Amino acid sequence: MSKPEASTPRERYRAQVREEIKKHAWEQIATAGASALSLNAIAKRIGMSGPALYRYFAGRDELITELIRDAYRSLADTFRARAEAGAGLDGLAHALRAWALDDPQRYFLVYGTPVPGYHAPEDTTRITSEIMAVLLDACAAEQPPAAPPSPLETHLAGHRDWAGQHPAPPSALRRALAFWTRLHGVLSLELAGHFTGMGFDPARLYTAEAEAVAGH
Amino acid sequence: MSKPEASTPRERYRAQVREEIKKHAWEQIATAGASALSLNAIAKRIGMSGPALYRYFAGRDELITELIRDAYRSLADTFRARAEAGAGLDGLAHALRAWALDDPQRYFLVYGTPVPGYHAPEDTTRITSEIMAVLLDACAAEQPPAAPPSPLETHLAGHRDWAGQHPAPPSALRRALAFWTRLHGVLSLELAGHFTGMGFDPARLYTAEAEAVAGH
DNA sequence: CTCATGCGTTAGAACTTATAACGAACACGA
DNA sequence: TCGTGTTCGTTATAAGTTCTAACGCATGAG
Repeated sequence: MSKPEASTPRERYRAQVREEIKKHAWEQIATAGASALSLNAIAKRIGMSGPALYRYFAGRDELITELIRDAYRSLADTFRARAEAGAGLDGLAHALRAWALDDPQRYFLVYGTPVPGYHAPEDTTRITSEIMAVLLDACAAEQPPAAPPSPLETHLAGHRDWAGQHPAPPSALRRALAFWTRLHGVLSLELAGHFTGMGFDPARLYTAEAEAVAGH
Repeated sequence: MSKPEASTPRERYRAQVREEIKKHAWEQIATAGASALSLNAIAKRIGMSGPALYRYFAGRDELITELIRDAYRSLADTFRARAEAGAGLDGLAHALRAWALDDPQRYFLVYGTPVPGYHAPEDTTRITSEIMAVLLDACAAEQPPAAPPSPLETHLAGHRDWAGQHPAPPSALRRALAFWTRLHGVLSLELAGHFTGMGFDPARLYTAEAEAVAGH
């Protein structure tokens, strides 16, 4: 799924088993959530008993961390692929929703409830800025007519660490953030089930937000 | 915290112990998250051993369900109190943020990652419509100038189960939903730590969204 | 062919939730 | 005031979990 470049047969076998472990982990997470992930259950399903998994992952936390990393990568890849296919902000918005609906628990692994003690590994922030770079590209490409900068935009102009070296103007920074927060707002509420029984169609609400944020 | 109306001394003692259990549960959740909540640890802290807690809660799930119920109630109460104090949409928006920041894990208990199998108890939906009623009141009171209805608004006009018997016009329904989704968008990302290290001030972003959604 | 490294096993410690069975304390009716 | 039945807290136990330790076997490198 990620590293087919194996030199020795030992490493090749090792990578293969790691992938099988992660495959079963994803199945388990999809049906029962990340909190119910059990190393023992995975081991039994694979056919080896209990502590053997510790040869491949230092523990439950490292396995989950690896899954989080893969989830980030997955989102970044679909995002970038979609952008390279010529998609604009609207296309990215619907790619985000499709990615989330494809596996809600994967979405929650990245954007759901954080464990207070847990600190995300360094490279996830790198992947995040990769995603933001794609988003900023799209925002800078579809510039709305110039307007006097809002107080928020002047604030963002002075605090643009997250944008890295990207040459996007403050208005694009603001649009990228609005894109992110407004779409996640609809998405997280929908996936958490807070719209069930309300009657309306969440997809329509999402589409409306996507259009609004893509600059009608 | 909820039912001081105890007739017999037995029931009074029982309610008291239940509250103490919940108190320790909240402390534990605040520091380690809901997934790390341990009945055993609570029992030891209270001074009684293990299985005694099962006299008061049928199990871990029932305790957490009770905490979720209390969290809903807490939000509905602060929301309604704030509205009765004369707050408009902007006031409600900042009440929501204050409530969330006051105890992030309580926020996540309600709006965070759902467990796939879990079904919320019936009365939480009643509390939700209570919150929505307050929100719809505020939206209907601060009506923006009339405009041609968007496709989403006509859809909402025909699917307004969640609004109950509230006489809010479609434009108010749309505003209430935008209020909800846009503010939760900023809030959930902020509380989950996705803005840390980005440089800007989440409070400013939230305020900007609140102003936008309250009708600038 | 030798031998160190890696892999999978079982055993066990320290946890967890949850049930069962027992004894004691308590409130209430006679 | 005196039974008496309900309730409470206890210990014991079962069935899970993560994770470490120690032991053999197989594999691949030299």
